[in-house]
Amino acid sequence: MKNTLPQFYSVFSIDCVLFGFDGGELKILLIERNEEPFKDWWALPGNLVAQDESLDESATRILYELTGLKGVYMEQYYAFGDVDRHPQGRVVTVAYYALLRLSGDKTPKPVSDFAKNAQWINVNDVPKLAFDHQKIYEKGLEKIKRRIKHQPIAFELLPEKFTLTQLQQVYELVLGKKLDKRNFRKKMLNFGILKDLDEKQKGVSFRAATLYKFDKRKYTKLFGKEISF
Amino acid sequence: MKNTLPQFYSVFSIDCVLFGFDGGELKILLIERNEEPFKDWWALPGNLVAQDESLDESATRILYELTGLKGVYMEQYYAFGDVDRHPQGRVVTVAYYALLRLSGDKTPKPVSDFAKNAQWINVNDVPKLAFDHQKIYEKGLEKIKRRIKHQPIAFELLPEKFTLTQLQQVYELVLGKKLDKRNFRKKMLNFGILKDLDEKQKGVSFRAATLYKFDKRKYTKLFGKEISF
DNA sequence: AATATACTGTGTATTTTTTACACTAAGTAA
DNA sequence: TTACTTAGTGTAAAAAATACACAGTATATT
Repeated sequence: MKNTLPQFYSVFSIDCVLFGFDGGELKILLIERNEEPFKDWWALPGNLVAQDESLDESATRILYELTGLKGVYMEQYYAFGDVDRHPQGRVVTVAYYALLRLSGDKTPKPVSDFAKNAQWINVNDVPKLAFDHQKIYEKGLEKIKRRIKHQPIAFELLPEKFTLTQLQQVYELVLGKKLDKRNFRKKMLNFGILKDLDEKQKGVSFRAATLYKFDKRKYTKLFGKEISF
Repeated sequence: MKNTLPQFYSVFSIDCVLFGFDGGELKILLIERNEEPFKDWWALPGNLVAQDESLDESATRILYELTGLKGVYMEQYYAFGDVDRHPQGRVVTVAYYALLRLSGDKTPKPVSDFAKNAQWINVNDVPKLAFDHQKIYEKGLEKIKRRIKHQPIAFELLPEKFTLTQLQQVYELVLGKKLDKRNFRKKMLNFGILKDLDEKQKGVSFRAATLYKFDKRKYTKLFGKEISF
């Protein structure tokens, strides 16, 4: 019964838009390709899906190979399948976005063969990208813009302990607009999903802010699902 | 340069969740398979993607072959790629939902080879499905539940001219809950995206209701994008 | 012609949510 | 001690969401 399906030359790949927040900036991880096609171009990190791994597994592996990180929040968001999107054959790619805290040193040293360079680049400075990666990136950004309003994904971009100002920064950067400080705090605290840690920031010039933690338990309890941040 | 990618046995397919509304019920189109694997099981309509067509083109074609309809509203929503989801090999499937008015006679006579039967089945009576189609269907339903709140997809399920009661029915069926008549009408009319046609329903027992039309022009003008229906 | 039937269409008061807006408090650095 | 920088806080007005019930009207029936 195995292998009775028609066959033609086709493969699938995964491409990742890796968002990272590091105290002030929203960035994505780009690699500089070292191989044809699109040698020397910037591109989204990605790779082919292996025969024995699911899409999710593949995405997790690719991210690990690139950053050395596990347990990163990832979400599939769209499949791109234009016939000529890859010059070497038919490649349907499934796009994932990942959200990641760039606390301090954790800036990943990428280790991929076909990349000669990898950098965290501000979302406002993204250069021209290889293949249809421009489109893939834009759709990814769009997705998290929507999703951040209804699901608690902002916390994935922050360290475990964070200040309200940092949380607000994440929202402002993702949504691309300024928010009112008092209204933002009122709303966030009213949800009751932030745990006040009775603890202050350390090692900071000027007045230290209170640290909070996302209370996942309360979140899943209180709301089955639907919120509007 | 062509064909220098690694190759293993893999194909992609499209599966569609075709939603239809016919004056009172929300249904999906299911086919009864006439071939192994899963012979005699109910399944979502779907097929393999051809070598020279994009995912969107393929979805459009498959829908056309099945229903004879063109210009149907379709939207890709997720790729399913578990290793063993298909017993005959590695098949990654890209899922689309489609929304469709089932006005009167237009009930499609499906013409697929491997289907011995096709039926519109109420979303509440969906039987056990072949492959991982249960999961695909559920995710599709979830998607339109979310999307109907922010985008004007309800109108795709209705005839061009519809009554407010019909519109409300669509919302109630998709969301799976009753809505308040007065509040619903107030809200919908306030958006200003419904054109009062100064025309009444015909061929209906009892009092005829006013007919409305979705004003696409006003919709795209007034809101760049974000609404909450 | 009268009546029963079944659906259409409408308003208001209350509560909740959202918005707009500016200064004092606290801690650090010099 | 002072200058600097960020943290932290409240209120009033506007807008949106909710809860709620009955009279109007076209049709079908007798």
